[in-house]
Order: sequence, then structure tokens, then C-alpha cells
Amino acid sequence: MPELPEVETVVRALRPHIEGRVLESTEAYDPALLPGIKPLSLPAQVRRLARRGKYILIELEKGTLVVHLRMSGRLVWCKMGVPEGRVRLALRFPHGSLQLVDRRRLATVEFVKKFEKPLGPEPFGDLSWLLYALAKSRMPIKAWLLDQRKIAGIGNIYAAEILFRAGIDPRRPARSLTKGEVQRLVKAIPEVLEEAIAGRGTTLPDAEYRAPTGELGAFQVKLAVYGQKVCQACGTPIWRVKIAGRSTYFCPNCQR
DNA sequence: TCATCCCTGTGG
DNA sequence: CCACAGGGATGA
Repeated sequence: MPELPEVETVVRALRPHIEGRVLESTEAYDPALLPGIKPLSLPAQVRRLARRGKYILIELEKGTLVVHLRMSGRLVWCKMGVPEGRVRLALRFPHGSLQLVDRRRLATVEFVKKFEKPLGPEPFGDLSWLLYALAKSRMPIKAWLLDQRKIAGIGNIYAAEILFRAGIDPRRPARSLTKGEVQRLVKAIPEVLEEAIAGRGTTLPDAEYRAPTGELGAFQVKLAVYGQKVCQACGTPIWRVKIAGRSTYFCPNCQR
């Protein structure tokens, strides 16, 4: 469920609660998470809370607790008591606990000495490298943007929004993009993601995304194509196709 | 590069 | 009953 903007929102909201504080104990309610947290030695101070792609990095003294929320995971900060929903893991601090709530049980947690994942660059800063990278791939551009090894953090919603902003048909092979189209993409990627972060992410009508203190996202009202019936720009009916097994929304008029 | 699987719940 | 849901790892 959460893509980069949602994960970034979670990290920013959580940071003042746990950075510098001492993690005292953990309690796994889902046995599937036990192997991942076994190597964790406690108590340990939280040095830093960070994000890389869609991963949440809780950097401790002797390693990093790596959390991925996948489709339905949420991190909830609780001063006391328990949150609603299926709690899979609790991280206990003296002043409260951080709980992983996850309806579909797809979220992952693991403690590692060093964070190492095959992730592409962050989708910010100078993205001119896209010109060379895209020229090498026959993948549909939408599938390419979703591939975390190529560029980190973009998911199904924002891939659709980015391609709409750039005016590019998601089915186009990556290497078929003209220089001008890649330039539009280079501009659209950080623009869309930064606007979504400013809106504190997207909370869809039936979805459970919210920040750790319960705050809902606000970017859903700005979605141009994802989940839409007609194009917000030209009124043309939005097309929905499958690319790389995922629902893909686009405007056949605005995106060529 | 693609289908399949993981897991659970909801809605048609 | 089946399709679908914002994630990614895996093996063909």
C-alpha cells in the first residue's frame, strides 16, 4: 500500500517519537516475524530513523531494523494500549510502543548489520541518468518505473500519476521514449513525489493508510488518473489495462 | 521479462 | 465462485 511518499510521511511523523530513545524490548504476535528479529540485542538506542526506497530503517547501535510495509502494513505509535487491527509486532520504548499492524500479513521486519538491498537510485536530484538507462530497456515504461532495482520508491499509484504528468503512454517501451519525453519524465518524477509528500500521502476511500499518529493523507484529491473514470484534464474516459500484472490507469488522449 | 506466489479481506 | 487490492521475491 504505501509508496515512497507514504513511507516518507511515516518516517517524518515517527522521528520525534523514537529517534534517540532506547528500544527496550520487542513482542512478536506473528511467529513469522521471529527469525527476522532474533539477532536483535536489546536494549539499544535508536541512532536515526531513515528511509531508502520504500524501506523504513530504524538504525540501532549494532545494526538496523529494516521494516517494509508491503501492501497493508502500518506503523502505529501508541503511548499506551493497543491500536485497532491485527498487531503483528510491538517495539517497546519507555514512553510508548511502536506497533506493526498488518491485515494481510505481508509486511516484513529484519535486523541486519548493514542495510543492503538491490535498489536503484532515489527518485530525486539530478535524474538525467534516466536518458541512458531507459535507452537500454524494452520493458513498458510503467513496468520500468515500478522496478525497484532501476529506480527506488515508485509504486502503482505514482507511476500512473507520473506518466500522466509527463504525457506518456504507460505501454510504450522504455527505449522508445524521445529525448524530450525523457526530459518530461525527469521533471515529473520528483514533482509528483514531492507534491504527494507535501500532501502527506494518498489515503484511498477503502484503504488503511495513515501516519503513525492517525493522520490521513490528502493527496488522493489530486490524483489525475489513478482510480479515475474520466480524465481530470480533458474529460476523456480513462483506460484501465494490465501492465506487469498491475492495474494501470491512463488517459489515451493526454498520454501518447 | 513474465507469471506465480505470498496472505487476507472485500465486493461483484 | 472469482477478481482485485498501494508490495516484492522467485524461478522459468
